[in-house]
Amino acid sequence: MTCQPRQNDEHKKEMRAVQDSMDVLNGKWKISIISSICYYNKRRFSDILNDVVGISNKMLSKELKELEINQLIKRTVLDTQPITVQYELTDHGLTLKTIIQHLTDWGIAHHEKIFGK
Amino acid sequence: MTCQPRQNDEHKKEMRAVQDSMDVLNGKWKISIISSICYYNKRRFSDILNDVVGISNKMLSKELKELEINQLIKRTVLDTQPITVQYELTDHGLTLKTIIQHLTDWGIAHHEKIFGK
DNA sequence: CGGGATCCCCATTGATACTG
DNA sequence: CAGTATCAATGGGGATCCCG
Repeated sequence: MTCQPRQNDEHKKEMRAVQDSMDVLNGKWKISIISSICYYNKRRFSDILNDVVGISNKMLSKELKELEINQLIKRTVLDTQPITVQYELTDHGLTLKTIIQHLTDWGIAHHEKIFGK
Repeated sequence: MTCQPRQNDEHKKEMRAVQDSMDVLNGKWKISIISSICYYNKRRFSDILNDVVGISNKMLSKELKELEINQLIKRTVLDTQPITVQYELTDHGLTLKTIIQHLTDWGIAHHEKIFGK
């Protein structure tokens, strides 16, 4: 183990931080799921299943679980008949809103850039 | 800070846009690769290979090709002995800088949130 | 309704070796 | 140095069924 140049340390830290974010948001569904919940404030399992086109219930279940572990969403079981489950963003999850907004804007710009308008 | 419902079409467009972004940035390596190139301005293949811990040359080659197709990076073959190849961000690629900065900051905040400081 | 369990396919990725 | 080629393994994720 040799000593790395000091200026590189900063960059390595940044790379690790970005990596941490991407690990949390990994998978092609998570951002869409968050976007869905955020848009409607509170959203039920089957509603999200409809919002996120193409996702299977197994995937949704798995992704929601991971998001909950990372404290981005809160899961609430409602005592209805039959039971429904409500998902909403935590305060921490809401801090992703800026990023999602940027990603939305960039996605539009990128699409125009690649495919023309 | 609220996510108020407007019209569903609006939301579907946003979801598609976010999805477009994530498709371009998918894989666990792309953001790190971009971050590396961005940090050093210009970067050679083997340098990136060292920056991005754990990536194989096959993966790096593939990811770089995809980034180039999406016009995020520019590839330049230098007439050295032996040849070296330089990668740099395009203007379009540079527009990702804001997002990467946000992801970096959020990653740090998230890490503190989950694991404490 | 919300989600767990199982089966199974094929795309992604790693390791290794090779080339211009 | 900057990739390509090939083989092999793994696991992501879809389809389906099931259960409280």
